[in-house]
Amino acid sequence: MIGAILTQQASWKNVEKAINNLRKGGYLSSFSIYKMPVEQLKQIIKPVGFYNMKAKRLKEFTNYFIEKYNGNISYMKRFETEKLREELLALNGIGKETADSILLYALDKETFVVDAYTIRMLNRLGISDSKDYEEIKKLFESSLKKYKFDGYSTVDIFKEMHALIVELGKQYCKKTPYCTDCPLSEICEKKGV
DNA sequence: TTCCTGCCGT
DNA sequence: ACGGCGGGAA
Repeated sequence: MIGAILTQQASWKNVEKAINNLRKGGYLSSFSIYKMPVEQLKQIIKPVGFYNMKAKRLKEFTNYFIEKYNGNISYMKRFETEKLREELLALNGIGKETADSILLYALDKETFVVDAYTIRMLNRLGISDSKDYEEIKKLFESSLKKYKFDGYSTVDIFKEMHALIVELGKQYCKKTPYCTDCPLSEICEKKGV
């Protein structure tokens, strides 16, 4: 959940640095962040960039998580996905992608995460030129839920699919596309871009 | 210089 | 729709 907020428009490498800084000081828990002065938090998470905003966002999130759910993930998991999603979206600094990331990866909720990579991939593949978050989210959810893989839940499949799209976006379907050896080149309209 | 799993305020 | 936020790595 902390990582989901820190990684907004930032590389995961830098998020790891920030998380290691937290761990070093023994601060890698919602309650520690909840108690910590915001100025100290800013210095600790500096490597992620946008640290003034993100320190505030972490405080806002931990306030919510501690006060409403006692900082207890198991307890928070018991509530309905839609209710939790609306609560998260109401927090300052948590938009759709971050909310869905927390729901899917931290709370194991059946909700698909859409990001810039996903939209770009669909556009390049020629599957959809939409930029509407909810529309693309539903496209993946309805499509993926039709499939059953032995030993894998729909939640597992949502997690894996999103992770694979991220890797594709980082290695091949980059801002300036690198199509050499792209695993999707056979089904992509923009071959050899 | 560019880019990094966005989001908010205007 | 657009500017601002930002240090770190390539």
